[in-house]
Amino acid sequence: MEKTDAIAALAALAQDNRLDVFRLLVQAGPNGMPAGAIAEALDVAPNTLTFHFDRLRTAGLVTVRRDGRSMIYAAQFDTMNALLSFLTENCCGGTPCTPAAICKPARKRAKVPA
Amino acid sequence: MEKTDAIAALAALAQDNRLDVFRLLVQAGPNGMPAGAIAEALDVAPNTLTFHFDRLRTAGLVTVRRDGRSMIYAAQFDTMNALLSFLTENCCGGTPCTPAAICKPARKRAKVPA
DNA sequence: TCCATATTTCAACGATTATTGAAATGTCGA
DNA sequence: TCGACATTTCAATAATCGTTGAAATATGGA
Repeated sequence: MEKTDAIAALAALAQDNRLDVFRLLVQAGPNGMPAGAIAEALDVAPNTLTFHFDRLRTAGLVTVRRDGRSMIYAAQFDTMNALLSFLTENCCGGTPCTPAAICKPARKRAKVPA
Repeated sequence: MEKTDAIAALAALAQDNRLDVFRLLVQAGPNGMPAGAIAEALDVAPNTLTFHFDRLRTAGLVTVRRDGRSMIYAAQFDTMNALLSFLTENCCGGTPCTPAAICKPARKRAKVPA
């Protein structure tokens, strides 16, 4: 992950509503949640939420797909893991001191088994 | 770590100059570096740097001490590790799936051995 | 086709951010 | 005490951010 991407991801997470959205989506797992359900769960106006989804999406932290009238947002675990790797990259004097991939959805077995 | 603190830390790192400063300080290790040396290394105006140090310090990511005319800034590894823990906290459906502490200074042996 | 639902787009606003130049503060050595 | 050095403080500025209300778009069902 490039520094620019890391900054985008950090900035995307560095905001109350967006951090809530992302955490909710991480808990929701790969299937994601419709925008409306997120708006209701977090009590945020739908148009405000669209603004934040855009930021998260630009940062590569979430994806969208349409399902009927709903837009389903889902966390992008790969990007989150890339961010975590980036952040630990210059610890321990350059020697990697942590297992690489970290963040996986609950149950459901991730595509790439450890 | 509280959500508020996590947001402060994320926001502190989500900026070009500050991310550079922090990475530099991580590499410098617990002894830190004088403000002037950082300004020179990164080619940033000293007063601009003071502004960013403040943000990093408020977020608990760096500490300062005076040494003669110099101010020595040093990375606060504990906060960084707390942030990393916070970020992985709701992965894997709540089950911790990563070793807790992650970021340690190079050589020099950290205070708390694994 | 028409209406209701789900979400996005747009313009506007006040608040916060990052940077700059000039001036102030604190520390050291002569 | 004086002057040089290291850093901070302060005020000003342009740019970006987060939220809002109103209007637009897209989809599905009657």
